[in-house]
Amino acid sequence: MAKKGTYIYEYPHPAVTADCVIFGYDGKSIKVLLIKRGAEKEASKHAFVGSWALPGGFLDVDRDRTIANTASRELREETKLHLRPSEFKEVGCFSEKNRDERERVITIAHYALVKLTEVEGDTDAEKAEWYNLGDIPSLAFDHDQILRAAFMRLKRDIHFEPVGFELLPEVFTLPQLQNLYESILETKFDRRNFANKMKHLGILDEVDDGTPRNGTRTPIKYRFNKDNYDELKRRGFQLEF
Amino acid sequence: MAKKGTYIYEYPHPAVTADCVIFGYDGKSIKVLLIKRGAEKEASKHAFVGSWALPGGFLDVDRDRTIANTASRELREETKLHLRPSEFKEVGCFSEKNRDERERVITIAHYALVKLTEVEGDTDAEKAEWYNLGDIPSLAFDHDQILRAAFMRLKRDIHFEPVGFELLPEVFTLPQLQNLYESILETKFDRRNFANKMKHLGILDEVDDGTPRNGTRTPIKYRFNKDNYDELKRRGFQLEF
DNA sequence: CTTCTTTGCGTAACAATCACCCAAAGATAG
DNA sequence: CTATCTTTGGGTGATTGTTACGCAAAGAAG
Repeated sequence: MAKKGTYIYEYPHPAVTADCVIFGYDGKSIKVLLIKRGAEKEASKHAFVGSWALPGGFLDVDRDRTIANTASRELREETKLHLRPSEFKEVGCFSEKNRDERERVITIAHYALVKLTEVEGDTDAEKAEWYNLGDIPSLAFDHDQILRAAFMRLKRDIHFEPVGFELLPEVFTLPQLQNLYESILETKFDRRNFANKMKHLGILDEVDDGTPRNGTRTPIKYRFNKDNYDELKRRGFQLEF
Repeated sequence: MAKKGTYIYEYPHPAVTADCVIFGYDGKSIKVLLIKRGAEKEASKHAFVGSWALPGGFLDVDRDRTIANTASRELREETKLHLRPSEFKEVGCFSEKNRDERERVITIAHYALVKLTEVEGDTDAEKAEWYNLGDIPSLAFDHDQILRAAFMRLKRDIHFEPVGFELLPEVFTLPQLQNLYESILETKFDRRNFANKMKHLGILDEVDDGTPRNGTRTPIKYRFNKDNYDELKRRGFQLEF
């Protein structure tokens, strides 16, 4: 953070923050990473001490090249989770005049997707915790509004990008993928139609990991074909459900 | 604008602006409203004096309830065009550290659609001018990048919302609507298929304005059915092309 | 050992999309 | 004035995609 001191402007300036909605998936339901506010040094200065909030913090005017860098840096500092700035997707600007009572603060909300299997234990359990999307506590500031907006955005984006890529482990099964889609879109699909649609996209590679598929009861394992996906994304595509 | 004076903060704050990409349609091609920088009082303080730029300006920390209000106010002040804050759609945040050499400035880009037929003469011709999208001069700051992003966003949004609503006059013909879609999506469609698709959506009402349609050469006139459109939007829909 | 569940594969009915033809009449050119 | 071109609307059949199912195999449960 830039040095504390005295900074003078001819006109009033707002403070600018980046907030992060980090989505994960545990095979059952969508989860969001939250932090407990106030345990840090400047607690007295912070509003909503003790309540849950989205990870995030102030733009470092001197150091952060873009606001996505702010998101990346603050997430790392607050939860020990490392995500590149390019892994964040912008949700939007929240700028209501009274959203922070201390001073005028506008925030740029971001979301990102992580594989829960790969970050387990990475996060600082003292301060950060994964919550089920259906079971979110009351959040600081307008963070529940931001969370809703981010999820809406994810729901839209899923039609244009294979989010399974980022939320599932490297190797996964079709039922897993379907469950993920159903969790995000909050609907149910027909097993067979879903499988057909996915296979038809051509971005799934069958994985033969040696385990003999004794019965059809054991689902086939797949991994994403990144090349085909990139090609598909370049041409533009729509998934309809 | 808030009074000029001395404003002190413990940490450096960025300046925050809202920029507006205003799209219009003249029956032939998509147009964008630009302003000539520097004719105003504080010209000496302004960078890019004399060059073209998107309308926009600084968030008034004391008066603007949201950043959309900034967009609305600045557009009015600079071009005399009145648009409600809710008529702006957010494109995104542009925050590169060196995008303004004078101080750290981040901007929230917005776009809006207007009926050219209804705003003709409304704009201040001294400072503002409509440019063909294919014929944009070099712009101040990163405004050409912002313009491209806004157009990309419009191109995406057209699949989910009938933009004709906002760009065409109240009463219009199918060829006009098709031409608009072709201008935005930069493709050509088959006349009959386009007509079928549009009619099938159920948001077009035939208008009988008395003029006898002597031949089929005279296109049928339509207006949008706002009720059906709202209903459609509520249920969610996709237009595929 | 019987029944239920889960998985994969397949298919017939329905709907949507695409690439065309046709007729009517204004516009244009001689 | 007439022949030709252009623009509009109303169609239609082939292809493609979507949807709602049935079926068999085999683990899981009782």
